[in-house]
Amino acid sequence: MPRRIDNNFNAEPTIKDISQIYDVLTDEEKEKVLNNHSVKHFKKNDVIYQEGETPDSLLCLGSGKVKVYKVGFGGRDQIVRMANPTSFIGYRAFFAEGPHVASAVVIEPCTIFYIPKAIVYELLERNHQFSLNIIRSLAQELGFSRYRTVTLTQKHIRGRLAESLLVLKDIYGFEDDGITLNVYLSREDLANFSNMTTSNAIRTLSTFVNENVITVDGRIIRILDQETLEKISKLG
Amino acid sequence: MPRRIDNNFNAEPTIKDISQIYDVLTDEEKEKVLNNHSVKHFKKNDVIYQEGETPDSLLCLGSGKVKVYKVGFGGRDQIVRMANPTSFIGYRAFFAEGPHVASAVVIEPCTIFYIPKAIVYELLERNHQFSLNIIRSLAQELGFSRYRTVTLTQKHIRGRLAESLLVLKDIYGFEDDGITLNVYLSREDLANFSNMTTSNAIRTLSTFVNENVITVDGRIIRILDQETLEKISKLG
DNA sequence: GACTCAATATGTTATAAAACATAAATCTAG
DNA sequence: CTAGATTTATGTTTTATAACATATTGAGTC
Repeated sequence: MPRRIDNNFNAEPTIKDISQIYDVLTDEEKEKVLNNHSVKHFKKNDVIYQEGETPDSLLCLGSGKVKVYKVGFGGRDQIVRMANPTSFIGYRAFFAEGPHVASAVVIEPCTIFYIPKAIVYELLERNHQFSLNIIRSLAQELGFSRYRTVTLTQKHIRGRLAESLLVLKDIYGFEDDGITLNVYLSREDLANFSNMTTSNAIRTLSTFVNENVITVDGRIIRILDQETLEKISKLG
Repeated sequence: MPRRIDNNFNAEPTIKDISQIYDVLTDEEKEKVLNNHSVKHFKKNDVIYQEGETPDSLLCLGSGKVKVYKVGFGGRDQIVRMANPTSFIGYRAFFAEGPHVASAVVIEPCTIFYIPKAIVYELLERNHQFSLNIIRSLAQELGFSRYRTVTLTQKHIRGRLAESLLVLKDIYGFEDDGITLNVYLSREDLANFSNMTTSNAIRTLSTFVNENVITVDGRIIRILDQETLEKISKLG
């Protein structure tokens, strides 16, 4: 079967799928964005941007999964965000007009749209609905970040890992079976997302399995008992 | 001496001092804001807003100092922000159009300006420079929040406290003598800002004094050796 | 000026989680 | 298919920090 058709089958995204942009633009603005953006494809483990670089485009994740992490002090990384389609990537630095303070690496093959700075600022100037979308996104993410600060500093290991699994569920959802987490992270990534050592992520995951809260098959995690998981998350 | 004059001496702020707003508005917009805002005064320990409440105005801190904190799981609070004039207060929830996820309490007597939601959204619609200011503020605060998440989870007690003192210095600066921190927190607040128990804040502060890095006189903290403090902060 | 209550100080004990140490399993490349 | 590297697994030791226990000081009140 020719490759082209295969791609269409997989619903290769276009920038029109980025609803945060496309839903609020006028026809003229849509045309402008359409003619002035570029598309890049990334494969697993590719670096999308690195701490210190200064962005000159707004990036939109059309498809795939991305982890955003900060390098810590004892060499341990902290994953500060798991991004899903169709959201902006690295937009915090872009709008703060400063360098990235975290790095973005591909978890699952990505299609990313690049909109040049000049175009974005033109949109901000002309279309206040677009500005409002950006403001709302940033405000919500700041709320999430502060919430996470408290859980990552105050909850115990079990609570932190349980919460992380639930957060991943909220972001990426389940497979069709309704129990399999639709994201496949290494134990190390899971640890870096939950502020713990890899050993402790492995160990704690095992205890969850023994308690029949989840099943683990390599990187495939199934949530058997979401209620208990939520209880563990709440108790700290 | 009549009270009025005293007040003028203390440079009672007006909404014109909020540069993030006033610098970018047209004369007409300034007039509108001037005629449609209210002013409230708060004294020490007053609650400005609480977790769960939904804001219907944008709050600007004209003068005073405010702590913003989230109630943690083991009863321990986490201070997520120390606000200084002339910045917005509780604007994250306002722009996320949801409830506050933290509470704001007065550290030093405050003058706060309230701008009704309708007026703010009118400004957002008409004045894209104002929108840009909001976007930049949120983006910068998100960067700070993520940075703090990593330090609060990964640095050791000494590093966390050292960093907190330096952050307080950056926010509030020094007194005229160039070494006295221009903010006077209880040991408990200092602990809640640095993710540690009050006991450990007291203890660690004492060791800093013994090491001639700072002096402590009640709540008055003087930084004697900023370089060493930065070193302690960096090492974790 | 004695009396309360809250804040500060400091020593001791308990514990959660990191660090360390292997080992088994899985993946990758030649 | 084998060798090496990476990831996963699990047991043991160490340590940072919370929890606990009292003092001590200071600030406000009657």
